[in-house]
Amino acid sequence: MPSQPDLAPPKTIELTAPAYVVLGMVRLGASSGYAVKRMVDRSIRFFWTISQVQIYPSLEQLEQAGLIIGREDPRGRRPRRVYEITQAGDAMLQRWLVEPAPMLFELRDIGLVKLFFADALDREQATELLAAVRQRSAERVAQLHRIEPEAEVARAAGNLYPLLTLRMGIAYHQAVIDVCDDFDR
Amino acid sequence: MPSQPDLAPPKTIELTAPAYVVLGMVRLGASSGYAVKRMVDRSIRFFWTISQVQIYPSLEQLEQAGLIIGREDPRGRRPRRVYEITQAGDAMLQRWLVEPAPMLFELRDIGLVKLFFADALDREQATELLAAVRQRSAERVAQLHRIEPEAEVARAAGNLYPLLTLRMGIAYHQAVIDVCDDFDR
DNA sequence: ATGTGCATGTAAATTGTTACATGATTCA
DNA sequence: TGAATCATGTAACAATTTACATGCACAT
Repeated sequence: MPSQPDLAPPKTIELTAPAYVVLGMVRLGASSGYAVKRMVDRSIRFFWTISQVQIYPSLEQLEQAGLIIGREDPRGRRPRRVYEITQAGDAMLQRWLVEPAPMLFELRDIGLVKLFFADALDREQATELLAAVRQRSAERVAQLHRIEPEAEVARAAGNLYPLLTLRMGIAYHQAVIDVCDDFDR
Repeated sequence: MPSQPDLAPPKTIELTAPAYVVLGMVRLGASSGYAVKRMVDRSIRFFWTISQVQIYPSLEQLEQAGLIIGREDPRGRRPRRVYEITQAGDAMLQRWLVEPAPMLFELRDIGLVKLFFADALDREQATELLAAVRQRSAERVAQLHRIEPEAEVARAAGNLYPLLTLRMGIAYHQAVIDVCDDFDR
């Protein structure tokens, strides 16, 4: 029997989370792999990271699946490949956003681990540790406030949700600070 | 020249974070590998996880370094090895708790990633996604409240900090809920 | 007698990071 | 002319998870 012609992307491809992240960033205008990395670091860095090494294979995979389309666009003699999302890509992203699968949540925080064990210290040292954890969150809050202007720009361009997730990052670390202060009496 | 007698544990051994977690849990009374796993799942699960596979090699490593001491203590015909922390282990744990090294903080949250991209959806679907993220946090809050009695027991036994970190978990997810509600007007 | 919890272990696979390498462009 | 940024790539390594495997003890 004749094999089906390879015109449409298969509907059954499974993408990993990092690939969806790359897809979403391309949709928001990150054209090159380098730009994707930069945008991740300046937006969702608080709750997702991705290393440069993972990005380029993801872009290839997405292009082969017809979810993004790329073309060479060198800057002078420096090679560069730029991408745009396709209709299929947009549909795929939306499907992922609404699918009812459980959403992974994974926190790894040495600061809280140390605090959990702080009864092993004398009172003075424990208080210092608490202060260190508090300070770390205070720095994070400041850092997140610093990127707020970028989220405002996104809002002005019609993207409301980047600002929302930024607010959540700030709220999280503020909550840590509040609990620290509360514990101190 | 004669080599130094191998009486004291070397001062230079480097432990990984999971090994310190195991050490801390043994200090709090988790005697077997199985008990360590259970205690982790019932206490610091919100900000640190460890798989059973990592625990047994950690215990061996800690024992070889003289930080814990183990003995066979079978239950009937079922073999079991139980551990206690040593003075050296206690000192090592304290040193780790106060060392000024930067404390890793790593959050991976698909829920927030999806929310970040939610402008790709129409308003109705985006609102549903927001509700899903909110609900997830509400469930977490409930779950964390459920283990509060255990933290209270720890407090009664002189360990104040487990309750503090539990409160932080609750505060974090409550912050997410508050920001969701605020965004909804 | 049967299911749940206790207790440990191995092998394979996945996933992600670090380090290194290269070179062009842009701006001060 | 030198530093920062743009842009992509490879190789080796480290960390962690999933799946599988085994068997006793205890309570219903």
